[in-house]
Amino acid sequence: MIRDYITADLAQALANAQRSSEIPAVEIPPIQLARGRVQGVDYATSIAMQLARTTRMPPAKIAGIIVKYLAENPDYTAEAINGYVNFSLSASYLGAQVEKILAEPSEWGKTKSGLGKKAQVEHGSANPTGYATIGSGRNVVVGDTLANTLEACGYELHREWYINDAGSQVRVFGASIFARYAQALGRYEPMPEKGYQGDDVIEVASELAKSKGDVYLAMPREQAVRELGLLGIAGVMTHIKATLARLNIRYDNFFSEKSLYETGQAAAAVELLRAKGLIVEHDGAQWFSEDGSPIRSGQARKRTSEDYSAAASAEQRLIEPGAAEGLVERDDLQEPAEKGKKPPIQVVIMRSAAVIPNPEERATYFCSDLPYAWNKVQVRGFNPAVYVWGEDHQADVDRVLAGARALGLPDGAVRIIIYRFITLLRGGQEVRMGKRIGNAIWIDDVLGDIGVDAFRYIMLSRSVDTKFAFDLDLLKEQSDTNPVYYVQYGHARICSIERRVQEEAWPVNMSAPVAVRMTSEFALVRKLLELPEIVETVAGLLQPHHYTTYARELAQAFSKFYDECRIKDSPPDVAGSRLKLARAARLTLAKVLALMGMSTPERM
RNA sequence: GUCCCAAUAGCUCAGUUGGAUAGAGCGUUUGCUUGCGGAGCAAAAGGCCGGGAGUUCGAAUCUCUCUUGGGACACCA
Repeated sequence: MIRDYITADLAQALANAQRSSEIPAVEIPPIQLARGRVQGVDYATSIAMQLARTTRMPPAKIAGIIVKYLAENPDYTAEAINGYVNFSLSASYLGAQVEKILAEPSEWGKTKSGLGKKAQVEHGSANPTGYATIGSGRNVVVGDTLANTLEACGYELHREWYINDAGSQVRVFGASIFARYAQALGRYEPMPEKGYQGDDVIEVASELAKSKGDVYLAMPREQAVRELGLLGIAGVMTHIKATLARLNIRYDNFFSEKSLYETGQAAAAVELLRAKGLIVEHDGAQWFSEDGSPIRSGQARKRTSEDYSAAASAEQRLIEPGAAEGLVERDDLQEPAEKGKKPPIQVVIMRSAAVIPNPEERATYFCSDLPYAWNKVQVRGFNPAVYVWGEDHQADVDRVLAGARALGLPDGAVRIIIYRFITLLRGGQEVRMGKRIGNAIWIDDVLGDIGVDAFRYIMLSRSVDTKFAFDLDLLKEQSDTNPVYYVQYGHARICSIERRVQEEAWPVNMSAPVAVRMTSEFALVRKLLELPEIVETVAGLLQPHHYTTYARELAQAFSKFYDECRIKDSPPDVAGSRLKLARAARLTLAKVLALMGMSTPERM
């Protein structure tokens, strides 16, 4: 990498300057070479400013000395400005890089940071109790893009969806399916309390009624609910997979939560922790306690959201005089943690029989999270195992990380990213979605109005840390004005040029070297060469929105080049150089679109 | 109460290891076409980077604090 060897040259120059006493023999901090922020500058270092204090010399003078001691190099020029040492890559170096892209197009954009390592991205992973909602759209698009990214970094990559098919919600779902199934066959069955009211459940149940007939009405009800529940999950997953396929998302595996219990992995993980003394009993329930300390009182108590908010406002106190006192009491219950010290993580893994009679439903989600993390990292060797979670799981992050530590998994092997939920707007009003109450909006509902590429672009275009509004009334408009088309347009334009070169036999000398001359050519090449750095940035931060910014900037750099540097009617050598540059731009546009999971149209 | 996230141009948002004149899209105003695809290019206007303090040669970025908005904190799923 050019960056590494410029850094090495810098260190050498500094050492030489110190040897000849032009710079005092002070300790040199690690040299950081940043991307240039000024036009025409590829890299810059502020080392001279950092040395100003210890050397008692003005930064500009130090920078000047450094430049003097840098050996001549055909690949770059160095210049001291404002105390910075700026490096500009030479036209010959930039041209050679373009040739390199064209020589091995399939390698372009790949990096080596993950070579020889296995990684997993687990995303999607919603309860299999309904079709894929818009909300999960952000999850799968972000997850899929991160998976593409780690793959580009050289990881052997595995894409997984975790099916929460254990626990009591599955029974409620089964009962809902059963009721709808019976209704479809003309027999009235009431929906269970807190049942799933959505049309999707009706649809899946009717299909089952059609394909299976009335056999489940004849068998004992418990059995029918259980079996129909499993069939219902399968039906929902089939539908979800079809939606994912529309979004160009594929998985290597759908992992069953239930299987963790059937294979004994759940019990094994708990036993491992028990042997370490981290499983503690409290009020008949089993808890994981990070440091084995007894369970703090107050936690086991059922609380409502009002209990947490100290702001029992003045009005509220007037209406409910008891509220204020209640708060005081509850605050007492919560044992104060030592100041400046986080309390140890303590979380229920197995509910008490007194509270949940059914033994199959006593394990909590967290109880599955432990063996699942173990399975990913220790059994299957994924490092990192990336989890993509919605913000409703933010409290689980510390727990799972604590569990991973307790299980002895290597630091950093479990990486969890939390994305903020999107807000849905209809008629300017926020739409609250819920699968249970049956007003969810499915991804399939909007893909007709908004193309897959535009949908993915919207889901990717903002940092996962920010929530954003998805206006259901403006879908068409959001699609039409979507920046993805600008990016794709650049790609299609280049394809068009290449077609015409062929078909109309323009005089183009493709063996002429890439000669970078014009401002827009320099800018375009520099932008192209950023691709591997962007890939590494996305992989490191697990923030895929950087692609959308980069893709637009790249397309813009191409447009300016297109405007300034004509290929048609240029001398054959110039035309050849420019056509090669355009082709490298096409490959780079295609690569970044592919990373984002979008199509690369040759005509629009 | 504790924790997480956000606050940057009229609107929607970028701003990776602290660095040079804080950027883009949309919107507004104005130019560019007998040019390889005008879904384009060029330009203008528009900013106490929520407030305050601190660290630093240097802060939108780091620390503390306050304000505002969203979310999480169950033997729910």
